[in-house]
Amino acid sequence: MRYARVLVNLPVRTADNYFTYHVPPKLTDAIEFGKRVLVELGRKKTEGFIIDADAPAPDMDTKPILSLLDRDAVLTQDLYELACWLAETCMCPLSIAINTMIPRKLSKKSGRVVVAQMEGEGWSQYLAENSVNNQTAWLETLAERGCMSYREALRYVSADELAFLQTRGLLYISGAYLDYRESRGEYTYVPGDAFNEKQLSLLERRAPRQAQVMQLLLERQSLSGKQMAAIAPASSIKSLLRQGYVQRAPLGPAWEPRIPCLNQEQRRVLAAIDHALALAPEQELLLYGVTGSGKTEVYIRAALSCIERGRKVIMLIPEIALTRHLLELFTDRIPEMAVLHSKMSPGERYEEWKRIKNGQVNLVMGTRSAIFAPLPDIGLIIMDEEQEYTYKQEQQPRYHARDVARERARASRALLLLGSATPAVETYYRSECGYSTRLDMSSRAGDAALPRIYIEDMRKAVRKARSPIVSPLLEEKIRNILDRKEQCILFLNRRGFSPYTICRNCGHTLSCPNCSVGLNYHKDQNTYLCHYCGLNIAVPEVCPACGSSYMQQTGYGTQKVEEDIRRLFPEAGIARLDMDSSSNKGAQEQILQAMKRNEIDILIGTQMVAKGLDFAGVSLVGVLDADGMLNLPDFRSGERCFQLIVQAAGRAGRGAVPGEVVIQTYNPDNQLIAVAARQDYPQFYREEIKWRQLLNYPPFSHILRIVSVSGQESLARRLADMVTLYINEITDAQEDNIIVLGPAPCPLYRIRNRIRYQLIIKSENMLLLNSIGTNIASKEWHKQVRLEIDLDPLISM
DNA sequence: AGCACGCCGACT
DNA sequence: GTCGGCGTGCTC
Repeated sequence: MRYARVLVNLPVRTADNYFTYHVPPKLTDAIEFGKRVLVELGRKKTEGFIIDADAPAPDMDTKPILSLLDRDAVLTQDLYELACWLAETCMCPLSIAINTMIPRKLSKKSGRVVVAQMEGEGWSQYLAENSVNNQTAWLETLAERGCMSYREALRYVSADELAFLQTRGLLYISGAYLDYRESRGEYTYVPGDAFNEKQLSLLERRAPRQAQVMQLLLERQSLSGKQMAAIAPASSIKSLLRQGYVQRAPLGPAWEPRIPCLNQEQRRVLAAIDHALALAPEQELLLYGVTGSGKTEVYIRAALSCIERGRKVIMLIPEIALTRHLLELFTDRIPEMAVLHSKMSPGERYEEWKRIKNGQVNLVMGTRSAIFAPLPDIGLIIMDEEQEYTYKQEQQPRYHARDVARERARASRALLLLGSATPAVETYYRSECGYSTRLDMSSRAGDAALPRIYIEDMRKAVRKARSPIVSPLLEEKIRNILDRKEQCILFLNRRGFSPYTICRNCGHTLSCPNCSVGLNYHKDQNTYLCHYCGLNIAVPEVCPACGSSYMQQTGYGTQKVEEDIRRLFPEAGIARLDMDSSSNKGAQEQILQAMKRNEIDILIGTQMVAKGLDFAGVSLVGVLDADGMLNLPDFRSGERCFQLIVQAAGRAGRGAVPGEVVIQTYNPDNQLIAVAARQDYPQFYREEIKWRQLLNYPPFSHILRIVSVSGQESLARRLADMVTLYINEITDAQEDNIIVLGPAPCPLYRIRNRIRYQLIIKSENMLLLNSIGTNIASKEWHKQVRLEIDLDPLISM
């Protein structure tokens, strides 16, 4: 008898969930590492992964493997090992780690498939027993095709019959992983005869995503099936085909991408990357290049170089929203690439996943979870804008894609290339220590010069200003660019109209009843919104505390900026880009397209506009409230402020016109703002690393953060106390050299009516922190309290 | 997660 | 004497 070790999907964090089952004879050939099987555990049927297809016989009775759920393995050996690593470092159950790696379509039972299993005795016996009828005829077809969707099967046989046939072992039904069979993309798309400019504007209103596709198609005249699939959801393509707006054509003349020339710096850096790829891929490179220095071209060529050497590439990007141009550049130049991101439907995601797994893909581009792509033989992992906080997952497993990338690169002997204009302090520190090699690009590509920066002292400026938001200097600069028909971006990291509403009679502040934050007035909807729980309440007529009607809105967000700017510059084309103005993706893209076509003079926005936008016409950037980002209760707030200012300033002067940047602040003497204004990252780093060492913050220590969350205040607090006592029990603060801070209420004390207390443990010894965390995670505490355990958190709110 | 086993309080 | 509370621990 053969035995198999099976990893069972239990959400238990304690022991390992491996069990040994015996393999029934009819399955012996099919049992392989990484396939999923159905087994009985206790008296419940559960899904499990085969981890050892030929395990030693255990000294106890075994149950059989009931059936096989996949024809091909879902998990590969290296992904399994990565999952084990992830579960360990994130202190989470292995099942959660594995489920983040495989498409939801597989883990959930949607999209069921009927798979033929008609070999051997069972089949011949069945044929002997049954005369030829509907059922046998259908089974023959199934045997020929191998598999068929559950839905299609129901057209021929009933659900009961299917269930019966499954018990006879002639077929199995599951959310199975099957080999990829269709071949797509053997044709190109061209604009259809039925399409003209008039419909484009119509389409823009009705179906903005389709409009985007048409716009690009008109620009290019032809797009390959793969490019199309990368930029548009299948539903849009279908609809466009139906309307005759696009047509499929046999592989036509391919779009010839424009291949930029390299400057000397780019050539030098590429030579170094090439050298590493050829001779010593097992290392880490930090590509430190100022904004506009042409990192993208370096990524593309590095990727091509790796692919030429026969190995594959993962390219990580912070978010998909504003990176469409990056996507286009890559799809133009990289043969066989796949895209993975969170906005894709489970089905689209699964299709891409299958292509990747079957080795049909050379490069996977995607957001943080793309680091788990089932790509074999990875030779290069690129991480663009490696300092971005979107790389950190804030739910279990609380991983940072950079750490996973490092581990994956190590395991597959790949080169890790981190790129940034403002690297995370930890990353730059690694290069200073020699753990990674830094490649510098300090000049802008083309002839673009670095922008000229003005720091405006708002304490003085507001007295003379016509607006509390825009200083006279900024107003004058905006007038100038309007006269010269150039463009301008105004950046404020606060959406809504007004962030505080205070009663002038009693001093009461309007705050969210579920969260311990103020309510933001949103003028467009004329309501108050909570930015944490999404609560939406009508504008109260009187103060809820004292009944007075003197409620005053203070402070400003992007909406108020827009209003003020419209008042100051009524003749200008003005648009606002933030989560409210572009809740649907099409609207966002429309604004960006209008910006590209020079129809917008002044673009106002939050973070979104500070990152990654590249408009040649922008010659002025205004950072409206540089201080707003500075005083958050987090040791990284200075770093984040620096990064945002530099990024925002980097939007200016990307074309032929030299750029100007106005930074408005109430702290003009603040060193950080001065350094950010000079875009002097090395100086910022020198100052930052000094005090981090002094106060023993990362990278000189690690932080374990434990948050106790409960609907009941007393429970949350009590459990935080208990955890603290427990830590004191199992460690010796003196001897182990750890510092336990707290427990204390979180800076965000209440979110969605859950009370939060936190506990911070600092130590240089990451393994110790990990073992403390694992210990706490594996203990049963209280059913009504959730413990969030995060090693090296990015934010501690 | 389920579902057993198991050791203490209020009942026909 | 039993019926049932849900605490602890096991499931190949």
